[in-house]
Amino acid sequence: MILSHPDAVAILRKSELFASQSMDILDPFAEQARFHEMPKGTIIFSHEQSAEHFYIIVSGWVKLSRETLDGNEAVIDVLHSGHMFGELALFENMQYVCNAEVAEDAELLFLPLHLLDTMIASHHDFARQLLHVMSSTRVKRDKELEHRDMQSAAQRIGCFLLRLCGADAESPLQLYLPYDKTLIASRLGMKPETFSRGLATLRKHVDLTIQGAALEIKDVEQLTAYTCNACSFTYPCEDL
Amino acid sequence: MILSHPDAVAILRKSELFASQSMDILDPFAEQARFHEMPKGTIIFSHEQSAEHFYIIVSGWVKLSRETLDGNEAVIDVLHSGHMFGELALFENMQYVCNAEVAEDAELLFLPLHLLDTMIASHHDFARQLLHVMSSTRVKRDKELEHRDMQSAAQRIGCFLLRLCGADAESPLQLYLPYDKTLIASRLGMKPETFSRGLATLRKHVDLTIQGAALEIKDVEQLTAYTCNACSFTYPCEDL
DNA sequence: CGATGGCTTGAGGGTATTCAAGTGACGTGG
DNA sequence: CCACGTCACTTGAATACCCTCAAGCCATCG
Repeated sequence: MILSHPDAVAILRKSELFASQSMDILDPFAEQARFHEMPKGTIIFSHEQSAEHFYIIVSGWVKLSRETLDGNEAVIDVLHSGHMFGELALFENMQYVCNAEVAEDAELLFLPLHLLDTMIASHHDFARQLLHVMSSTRVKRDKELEHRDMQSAAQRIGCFLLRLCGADAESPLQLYLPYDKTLIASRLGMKPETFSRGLATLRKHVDLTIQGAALEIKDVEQLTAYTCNACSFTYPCEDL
Repeated sequence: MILSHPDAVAILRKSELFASQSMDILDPFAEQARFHEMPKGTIIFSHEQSAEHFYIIVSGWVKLSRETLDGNEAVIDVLHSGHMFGELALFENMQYVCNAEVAEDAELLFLPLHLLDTMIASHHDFARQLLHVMSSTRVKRDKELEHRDMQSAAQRIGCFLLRLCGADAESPLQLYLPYDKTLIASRLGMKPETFSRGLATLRKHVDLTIQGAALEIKDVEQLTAYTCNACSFTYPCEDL
């Protein structure tokens, strides 16, 4: 679906890559942007598939994953609005390096990779912004890697909840888990059963209640005390 | 120490970032490059320290790590010749995002971050090459993350050995572990004891011998069969 | 109503960790 | 030259944590 120019610009402005860019940059992207709604379960692209677009999430959630030779799935990340994905193909022979699937009903912006290519070649500040985004993602991955080593399952869940809260968290706090618990588990590198039990141990140490996807954290500070000691980053952790 | 211009250029040419760059790019960097030999154990920089340089490894090995609140160390990566580090500070408020320490006696090239900044602002192809390097590193981190979830300790060790071998591995193959086993263990996200035992189980499944740091792999293919099934990447894996 | 999928719970097993002891290589100082 | 301490590494025993397998619950949906 083709968006009106102002609509497309408005959406781009809400993404990490385009938020601070001038109209010189926004215009050509807005012009070529295509808007798609995709229901949960839709495969957006697959590993090693030849790539034409990169994507910006307007709403919903997208799972990035890879599959091992013996048939297991490793979840790399689960992204939401404002985030970009598929852009790495530009530097990897125009092939996607992972699978992308809609985890919760999503609205996506499709943007041509070749335009990304020409724009980084012609606008320094845009290239710099892309570098900035990629730098953030690398730091995020480093953090993730550290979590797997240093934090217990319950602590990783606590950390996930804290990042859901956002930086301005005030106790008490209600919120909803944004996607399936099974997927949260994979996202955190554990099995569904372990997630379920981890949540139980978390409840023993920290004052919180859960009913389905509804969650109430009575004391955010208590949660950070339990969770963040095993981490090298200081609370709050803005990114999911 | 100041290098002669040709020496500096020759070194830069061997790095991932500069290998394919023109003299327009190489000259200013070569001019401002400083060469330092640093013995094992030297702290190159620390987390949150204000940053002036980024670094290229000429020889030796460098450990990147972070420390958690409760005093544990998480090893992010261990790098060798041709690799670059410290460059993320440019996008993170001119502060280093991790610790860097010499893991084995190293020769380093110090290069000013501000020059990196001006060069990506003035040369598109250079900015693109930096993007390319950062893309590779991200894929590498994704792979690492997957390994922690999907591979056993013994398989991770096997994977490490295969990457040591390089792409042109022919059986049988002798090689030496490049740095302390304790550090290899941390690099692979396990304890020294687990590494030791993992090596033992690897010997049960695969035909190889170890004496101190000396290692002989009798059948590389046998090792890949044991190791690479739990991975989503296809052998050979070039990067360490 | 039965089927399905997401989630939970229990029992049992496996893998990695902790704690502890011991070996061997190396460097220092007597 | 040897005694000693240190450090890297190994090995054993006991434990903790997470995983697997299995059963069962509950809500949703055809």
